[in-house]
Amino acid sequence: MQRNHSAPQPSVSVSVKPNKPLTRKTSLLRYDTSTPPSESSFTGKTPSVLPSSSQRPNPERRVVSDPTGGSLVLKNSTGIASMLQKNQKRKREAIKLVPEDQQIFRGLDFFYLPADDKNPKRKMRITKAKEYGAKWTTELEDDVTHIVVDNSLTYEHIMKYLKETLKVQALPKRAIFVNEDYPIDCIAFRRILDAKQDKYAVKGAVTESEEKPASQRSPQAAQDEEDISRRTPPREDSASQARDVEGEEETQEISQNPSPARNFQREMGFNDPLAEMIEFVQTKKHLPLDDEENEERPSSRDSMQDPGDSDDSRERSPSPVRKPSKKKHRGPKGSFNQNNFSCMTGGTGETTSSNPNARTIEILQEMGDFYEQVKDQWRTRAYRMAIGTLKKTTNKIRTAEEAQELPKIGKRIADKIEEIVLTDGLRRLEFAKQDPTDRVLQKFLKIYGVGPSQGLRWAQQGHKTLEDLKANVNLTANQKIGIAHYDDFDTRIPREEVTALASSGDIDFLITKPSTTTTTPLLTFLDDLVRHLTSTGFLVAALAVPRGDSSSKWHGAC
DNA sequence: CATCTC
DNA sequence: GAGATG
Repeated sequence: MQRNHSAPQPSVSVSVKPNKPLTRKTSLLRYDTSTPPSESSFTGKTPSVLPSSSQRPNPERRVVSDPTGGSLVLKNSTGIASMLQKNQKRKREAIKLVPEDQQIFRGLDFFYLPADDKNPKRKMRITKAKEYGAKWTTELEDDVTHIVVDNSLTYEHIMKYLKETLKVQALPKRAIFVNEDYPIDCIAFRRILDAKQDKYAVKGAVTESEEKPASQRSPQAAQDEEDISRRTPPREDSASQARDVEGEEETQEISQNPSPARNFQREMGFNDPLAEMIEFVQTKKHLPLDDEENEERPSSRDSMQDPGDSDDSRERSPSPVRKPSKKKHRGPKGSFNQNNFSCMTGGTGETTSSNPNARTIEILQEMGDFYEQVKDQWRTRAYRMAIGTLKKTTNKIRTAEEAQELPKIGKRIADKIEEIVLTDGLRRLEFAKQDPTDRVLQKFLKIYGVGPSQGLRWAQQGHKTLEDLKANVNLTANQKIGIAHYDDFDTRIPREEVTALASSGDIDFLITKPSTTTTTPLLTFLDDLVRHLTSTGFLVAALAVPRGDSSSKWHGAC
């Protein structure tokens, strides 16, 4: 019972990586409405597109919007409120829905801000979203899943408007703020993306550290925040950036991911620590639980700079200069870190698991492996080289443009990199995995005695099943046995002894005997043993008996 | 941009 | 697939 090609080497496959008992917090997003909203007024500037309640404290007073109204009406602040109050009586136009399997937004409820479709551009976006199955809601009801905010609006304006004009006291439970790019990107990739990515954050959301000092937070919340933020590159923000430049210490004052909902909650005057903590964790739950504590936390401007953010007044540090290494705060887990072992990293010595592009590399690697399997040496090489430069890159590559600047990375792979960052996957790879030829190849490769070369040849010849092979192909003796015992070999043998490592595809015996200087007696013993086991019916197939009838190695199956 | 080498 | 080439 030997299956060389599938037998893992325990010494290399063993993972000493201790699973960090990081428990994923609940994903429930709660807004505590038990605390009355604070009466504190806003001092921020009022956007032209949103009504200022200080100027118009009474929405009801406003005239009904003219259905044919143009931009003037909108700018005069009748747009949102009136649409909300009038519940949009206009007839819904027939939407040409995309094929059902492409309706990625089905079940989702989009609330747009401003909440009308008078802006042609927004109307187009709304229409598109509806084509992909979204429901467009003009009231901030509980079904709303996404609040899609025009990029021209800033967070401050939105909050002010929601609170003072609409008297909103709590957001829909499931709702999350996204900017107008989010639905577009989702459609582009035909899948729901992570709405909490920074590039979809509503502009102007303030950072956590600016909201209130850590000392005012509940200890638990602060603790959790600190813990999580260690592996959470903070989003860049003008204020926090300025502080970053002068103040070296960043451990306690990490600018946090903007959390519109959180800010909303705060600005509404809710300060319940538990809800706060839950909400905060909610903003982080999309982050991988992979233990990356050895990762040198990139400086904010390093990794989180958003090129798409065309914010006018704030300028960003152009050069991602890494701060000189400083002492890192270690969690309660202590200083042990498996990444400190050189054996945990590849042989090139050029990279570590702390590489911010690790996930990207991982997927590109799969692509490379795929092309290697289908014997596309040039693409294989191209991916290898691209991975090579990516491994040398210390800052996280997020966009295609960014990636294509790098050597050995052209447009094609650059686009793939962006897709990986955005979707945490690659459609091309998924397709490749489903590719009939590849699936057949995978099947054939599991046959004992069949390697990549033969397997690919058969697959390309159009053979699909093992039956095809038995009927149409000249099989070696081993291959016949391999097919005959296909399921046996394919079934892994779980053994408690090795459970911690993996499962084993085979079991190896090393037979020896004290006081032997020659292999001769052992060989005869092995021969006898095999002969006996075979006659007993325990061993059913001999697969490799290299040297005559008495060999030091014997491969077979039981 | 098609083609070719790597 | 990247990169050079005409």
